Amino acid sequence: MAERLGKRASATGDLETRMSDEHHQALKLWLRLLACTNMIEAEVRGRLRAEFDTTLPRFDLMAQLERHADGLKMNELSQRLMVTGGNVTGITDQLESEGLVVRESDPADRRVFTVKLTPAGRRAFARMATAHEQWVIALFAGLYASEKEQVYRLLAKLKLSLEKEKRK
Amino acid sequence: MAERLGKRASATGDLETRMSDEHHQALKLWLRLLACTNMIEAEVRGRLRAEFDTTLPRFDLMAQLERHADGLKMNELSQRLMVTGGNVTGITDQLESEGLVVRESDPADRRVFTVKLTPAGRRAFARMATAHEQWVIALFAGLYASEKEQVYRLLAKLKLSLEKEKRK
DNA sequence: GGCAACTAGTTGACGTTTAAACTATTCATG
DNA sequence: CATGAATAGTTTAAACGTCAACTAGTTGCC
Repeated sequence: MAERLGKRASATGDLETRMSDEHHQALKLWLRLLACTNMIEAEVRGRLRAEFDTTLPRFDLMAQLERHADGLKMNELSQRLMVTGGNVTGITDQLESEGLVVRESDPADRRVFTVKLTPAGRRAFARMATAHEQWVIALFAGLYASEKEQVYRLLAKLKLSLEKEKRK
Repeated sequence: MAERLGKRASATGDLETRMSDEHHQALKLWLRLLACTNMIEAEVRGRLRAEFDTTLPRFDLMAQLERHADGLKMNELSQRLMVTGGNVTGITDQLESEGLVVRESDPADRRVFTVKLTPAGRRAFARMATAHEQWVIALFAGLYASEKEQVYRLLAKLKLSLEKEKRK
């Protein structure tokens, strides 16, 4: 809101023109961001299905657990995956029934479950993760390392400002 | 996972080290891209529901039609929105039943429908679009215009390379 | 201790999205 | 001009995801 002066006031643009320019700019950026994300996501989703007969949400859940060997509470999974608790329950049910994760009950607080990868889950994830990493590398291979670094840095700033905005 | 070296590969790193660094870099970038997109999408989705009692896919479909006054085929909508054909069928059904769009059959090819906004649809979209633009501007206000421009440019390159990759 | 407020997780109803099968039509090539 | 391949669109089943109601357990506070 009140996006007044951008960087380049540019001697020539009058106020209205520059404003609608800036507006257009944010919109265009948003659409492009969305397009890139969707294309990559579709690609990853398709390959996960084709090569490992699994889905992105299941992969994401297991990825979180891999990163936290001591397990995560349903609660924490829900936050990290940015989905609702009910959704986590469902995906965890599936993975548990396939023996890839376990719910461990916490003696100190009987409401919570800590979800962990089983050895089989860890093995299954390891196989997928290496392939997944290669896909992502390939998908971003069109950018130089310095460019990836740049986008990464700028998106960090964007993410921070989004988080700050939401906390308000 | 072999996530070995963290930040500084530097000129001195040997090949494997640098490679795993690059890997890490692409993965991190992908996760951040996804996080930003999801945050913005959630925000826009929530406001569309709260203020206009509609959904993002419906808005997106109408936005495409607004941009193409002579209508779009189901096919084209599906590609532009990057969703499956079946999905477009469903969304179009809804909008049509609410009188916001129409399917016009093509005399030259009886398989084809051309979808267009109705006048009511155009009016409804116009109201939403102005609000939507303001939201997006606000959400990206944490970046300077020059930064938005930079991300935009880099994502253009990424998108091109993704498209080229897919065509192979 | 007992009761209200809160927290963790599950459930069920519902809508969305995907992938794959299906229908109808058109195209291409012998 | 006939038939096999391709294309446009719809339908269907299953996975995903949200939301709100619910159960069970914990905490605070008088």
